[in-house]
Amino acid sequence: MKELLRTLISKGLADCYADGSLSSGQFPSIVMETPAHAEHGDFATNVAMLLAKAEKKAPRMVADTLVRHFTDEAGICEKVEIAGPGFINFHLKDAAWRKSLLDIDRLAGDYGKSAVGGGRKIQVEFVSANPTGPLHIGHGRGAALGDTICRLLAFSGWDVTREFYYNDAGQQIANLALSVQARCLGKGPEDPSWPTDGYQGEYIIDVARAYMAGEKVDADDQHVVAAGDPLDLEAIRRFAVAFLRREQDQDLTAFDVHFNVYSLESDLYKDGTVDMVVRRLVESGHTFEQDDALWLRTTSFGDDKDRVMRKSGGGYTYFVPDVAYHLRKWERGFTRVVNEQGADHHSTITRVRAGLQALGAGIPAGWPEYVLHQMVTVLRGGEEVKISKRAGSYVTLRDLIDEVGRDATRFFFVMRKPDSQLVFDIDLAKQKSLDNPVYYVQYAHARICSIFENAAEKGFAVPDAGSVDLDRLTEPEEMALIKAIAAFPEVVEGSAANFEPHRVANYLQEVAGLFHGFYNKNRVITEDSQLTSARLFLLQCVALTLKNALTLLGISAPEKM
RNA sequence: GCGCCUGUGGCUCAGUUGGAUAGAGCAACGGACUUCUAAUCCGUAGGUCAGAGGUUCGAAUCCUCUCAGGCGCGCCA
Repeated sequence: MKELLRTLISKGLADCYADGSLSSGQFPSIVMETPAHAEHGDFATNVAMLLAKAEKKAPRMVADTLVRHFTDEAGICEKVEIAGPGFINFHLKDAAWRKSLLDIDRLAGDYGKSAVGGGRKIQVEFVSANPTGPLHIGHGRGAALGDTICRLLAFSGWDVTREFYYNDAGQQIANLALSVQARCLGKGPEDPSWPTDGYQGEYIIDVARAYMAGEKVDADDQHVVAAGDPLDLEAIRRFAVAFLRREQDQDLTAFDVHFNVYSLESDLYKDGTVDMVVRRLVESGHTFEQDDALWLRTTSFGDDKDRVMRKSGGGYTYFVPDVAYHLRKWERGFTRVVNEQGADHHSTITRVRAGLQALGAGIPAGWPEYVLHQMVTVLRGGEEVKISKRAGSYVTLRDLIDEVGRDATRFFFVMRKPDSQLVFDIDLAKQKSLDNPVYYVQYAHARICSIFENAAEKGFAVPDAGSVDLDRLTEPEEMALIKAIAAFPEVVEGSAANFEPHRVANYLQEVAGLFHGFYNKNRVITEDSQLTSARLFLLQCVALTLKNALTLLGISAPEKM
């Protein structure tokens, strides 16, 4: 609808230039927006105001010329008027809006899908937690955001690869192996020989016990049988990594989050990618030696200080494999890559991009793209839960799913824009009350299903598109619902383009609210069978819009509650 | 000190990428169940959009500065 008006207006603009009534020859991109106030119509555009300066005419004059050259080919406009400083407001016929229900009904599960991605490849890397412990609440936010972004992109016609990258070889993993080994030998954190920076969490004991028992572990692409030898540190390392990866996978599966590809940092060393990248960086002339270390002149690419690549004691800093990994992503054909991470890792962005630029591989300066989410704080019983990873005292994703439920957890995580800090009030999320938006939205869907069931008992079925008389839908609540669900594709588009899942969450609350309002004022099942049919048809469209939107968030659309 | 993010009714947050009179929910107050789920709805009240400048037809939105909070600033990841 919006698109149609946009083409009609630009056609009219072309006509204005053709007959000389306008002369600047400019074609500004036409913004068609939904006005905040109903009296301003269904859609409005500001082109006249944008053209006014170039035309050296008053905006309202330009608008007048445009309106006179506007032809409503599809016959959808009730009236077109000029208002305010020079807006052109379009009031659409109710009949035109009603007809949009036919498209919604026809598309059903595909309603809201688009082809903007054109089947092009895009990769989304998210979670990417190191296998040193269970996933915590911050990973949960990343998982919910990343997964929803993937769903949005896939729905928008992108060929999405979901990727998880983890460090299975660095210093942190060495500490992990030492911690597990200490537990194998029956030591605790209070023991004088407990490793410095060791992981103290209880879960380490579980890993040690499984290792000593010779258990077998399957996780992503790893299959490891415990050697059971407490002196074999390398065997312990491999087992611990696989064990904790499996734990994470189980949590992610419970959260309905799945990946296509797992990438290991160790592979980048094994297959020579890291060495190759270092060699190419040295050849690029952007490196220098100082204090026995090798540095990359990242300040040439916008960093505030240069960064060490190879430490004086040997070994690379973490950002070197990061650059290597991203070079591989580029070579794998991903001209678009999105990395979803916690904002505490913000500083890596400049470094990774600087490294890629220094390689001179023809990678655009703004590649890859990033979605950073701010910190999550947890409230339980009105008190903030302090987290300490080393001491093992923190709220895990698993705790949340078990306690709050998957649907509510996912909704809470994507409800706010990634840029804002999130206070996760566990008590609130658990409540089955008005405070809890998840139930509000799901209840709307369940309520509609309940109406269908009731209608069936009374002999009313949802009619098919051919036999319904949509002109019976005339109530303001009905029109408001129709307009709201007709906007769904635009919401998906904006949400996907900006990597902002919260837009879908807000939209759901809006549609649910309109439905509840309609429900309380109007009866669906009445003596008037034509009206009943029309309303059932409308509600079917509302229900499937709710369901499609909920599915994008990875949340169920229950038929009963 | 430097970089990034945030600052919108008492609380939690939206705000269609610069549009018209800034919107929801919670909390407060007053109403609506012999009716398809009251896990709902309707109404009332509540605002110097942190502050000051600037950009223009027009700013919560863009620029500069100030203030407040969070995160980061390692030859850790």
